[in-house]
Amino acid sequence: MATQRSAPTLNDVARLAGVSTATVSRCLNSPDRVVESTRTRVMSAVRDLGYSPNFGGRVLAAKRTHTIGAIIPTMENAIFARGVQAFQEELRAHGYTLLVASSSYRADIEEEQIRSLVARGADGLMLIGHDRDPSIYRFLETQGVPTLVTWSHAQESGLPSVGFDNRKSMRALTERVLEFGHTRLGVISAETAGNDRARLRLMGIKDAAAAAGIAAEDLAIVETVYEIDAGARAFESLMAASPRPTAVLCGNDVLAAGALRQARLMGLDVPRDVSITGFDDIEIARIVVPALTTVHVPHREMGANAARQLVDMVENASPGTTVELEARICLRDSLGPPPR
Amino acid sequence: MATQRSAPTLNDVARLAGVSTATVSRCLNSPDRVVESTRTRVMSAVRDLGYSPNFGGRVLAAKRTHTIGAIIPTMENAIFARGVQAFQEELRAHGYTLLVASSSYRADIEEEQIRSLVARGADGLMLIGHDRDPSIYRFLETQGVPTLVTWSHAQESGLPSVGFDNRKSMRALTERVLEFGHTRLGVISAETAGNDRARLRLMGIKDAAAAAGIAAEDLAIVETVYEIDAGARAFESLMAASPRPTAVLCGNDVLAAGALRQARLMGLDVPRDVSITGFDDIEIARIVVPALTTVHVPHREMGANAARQLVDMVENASPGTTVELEARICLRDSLGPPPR
DNA sequence: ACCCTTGATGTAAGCGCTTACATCCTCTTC
DNA sequence: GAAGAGGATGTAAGCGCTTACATCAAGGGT
Repeated sequence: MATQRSAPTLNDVARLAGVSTATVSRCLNSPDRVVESTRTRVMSAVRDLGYSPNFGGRVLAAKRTHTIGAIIPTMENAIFARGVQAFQEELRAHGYTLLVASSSYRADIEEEQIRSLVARGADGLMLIGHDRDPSIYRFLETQGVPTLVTWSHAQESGLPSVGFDNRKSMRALTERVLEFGHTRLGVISAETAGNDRARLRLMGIKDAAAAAGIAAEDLAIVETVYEIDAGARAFESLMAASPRPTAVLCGNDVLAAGALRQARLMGLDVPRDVSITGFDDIEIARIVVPALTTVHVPHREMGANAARQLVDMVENASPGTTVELEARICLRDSLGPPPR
Repeated sequence: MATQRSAPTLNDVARLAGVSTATVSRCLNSPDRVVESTRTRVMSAVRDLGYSPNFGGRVLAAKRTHTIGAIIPTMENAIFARGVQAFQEELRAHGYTLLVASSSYRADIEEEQIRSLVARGADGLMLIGHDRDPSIYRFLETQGVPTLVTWSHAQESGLPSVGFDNRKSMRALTERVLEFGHTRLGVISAETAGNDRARLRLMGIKDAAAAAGIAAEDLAIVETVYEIDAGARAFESLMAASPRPTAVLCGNDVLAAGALRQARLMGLDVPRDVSITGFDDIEIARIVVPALTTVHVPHREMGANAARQLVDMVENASPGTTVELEARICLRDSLGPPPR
């Protein structure tokens, strides 16, 4: 056990500066309530000691942490990255720190993370999507932690949200695909259990298919995890059917990238032999060849807006408002007419 | 100001269960020191109240947060994602929670984040690279916060690190490029100020170039930010020279992806007209066309190893050991012989 | 000159929790 | 059946900080 000189406390600073702890505290929190001469003395004591306030003590006394927690399903790919980055930047501008945790798309881990973040004194929470056990919402309510949902839009939900309409957007994209004349569709969806975005997107596809009179057997659906290789495998299995789908709609860009890679591997030309679409419009969508037709999600706007919302909820005990942002279709080279 | 029923405390639970606060605390922290009948009574009180311990109080009293902080330069692209994910998973297995903050590659923000994480009671810290103001290291020392560096390997540094030799790896890659017969090289480097990884990689290139007798004017270097578009612009400017470089070495895969895209836009075939290489081997490297020759960084191994190290440092006051991992060259299609 | 205002600083009471120590009870054991 | 051991629980002292309130000094107005 190493002797670990324990960190200096408010008291140490006060002693060194020859003032009371209250004065030191004031110097740190509302400098203008302390006369200049004292302040400089205190501040130099702070520097000399390398003092940094103890979070526990501070939180305990002040009941505010100036910390916002966010739990995202994954950090492994860029789906949430841009939005979270914008979220953090905006929070920072308001004097808040963001703590990010990731749940690996698992409800149990997410719950654990929520409890952890709350226990850690997060002043507010940002969550992705609406799907979770009601007991969690009760818990958040009991704890009085303002919570905001993003990446999904739902008027009816108990929690305010800043998001877009996954179902409508996917339906719109599907309609564009159908306009090209496709009649046999393949779908690579993320796992829909506990993932409202995936479920809603899938519903959007079905909406459009139904409206266009596509028969059930002409709509092949594969559910898989959100990974490139999984997208590739799913694409392969879809293309094993006979007759093949002429267009494959993917639940997001990552899956689409996998599908695209697999298509090339199978010697299929996109979009001549088969069309492929994505969702999210992350960087990857413009890097793959051919560039991906996808749905553009306003990541940065969503993140920044969510941050402002949440800060307002925290500081003014506002209930928060639900905001719907527009996700627009992005036509690129991976979508074309079906082969004849 | 809404009336916010404040969260239940240990005291409330104790009262409801008809025991002392000490017993409740014991139920939560070392259940076996409490007899079963009491425990069930307490636990049901906990549930009824929706009690969750106050972090501040707990930390203040116990001096341990079971929290590790990590500060990464960016979340926007996948460079650090896989490593951080592995880091988090391993920490979780040891009962620790990871808090991630990102610094946008800015030293001042990083410092702020370090202070914030420390103030927040992080039991340990994971930082990327060695480059930072000595005052920060002094601060960490004063605070007694075990800190580990990753993504970079340096024996001499004060802090233990789990990483790989950026310079050696980049030199090795450059040598492979030179073996193909290239004599005019372009380099797209990240900004080297405050970024030892970028600087070391650049040195590796220069090492190899010098050893091969490449003249200074045959080594064109552009420094830019780590973004796809920046990579594209840098590539364009490199190719404006006459004579053109026949191979462009990029500081990482993101820049290389931008370069690749720009090459296609300019009607250049890779690798026939120009070779392009990256660094990091993130997912994108296998998705772009042609697949990128790059340096494979053992992201997951690095993350997991770092987590184990850090937990050991925290729990056993161990000084930590510096571990060098192997980063190996990954030859793919984007590298070929120079055009004749 | 005196009283009052005003602003700077000090005093001390918690915030919610953990934990060393004290206390109490229930079995053993002889 | 009394003494003692040992386990369950209670008591209370902080942990480091903020903040309401008390105190004090210095001007300003009369």
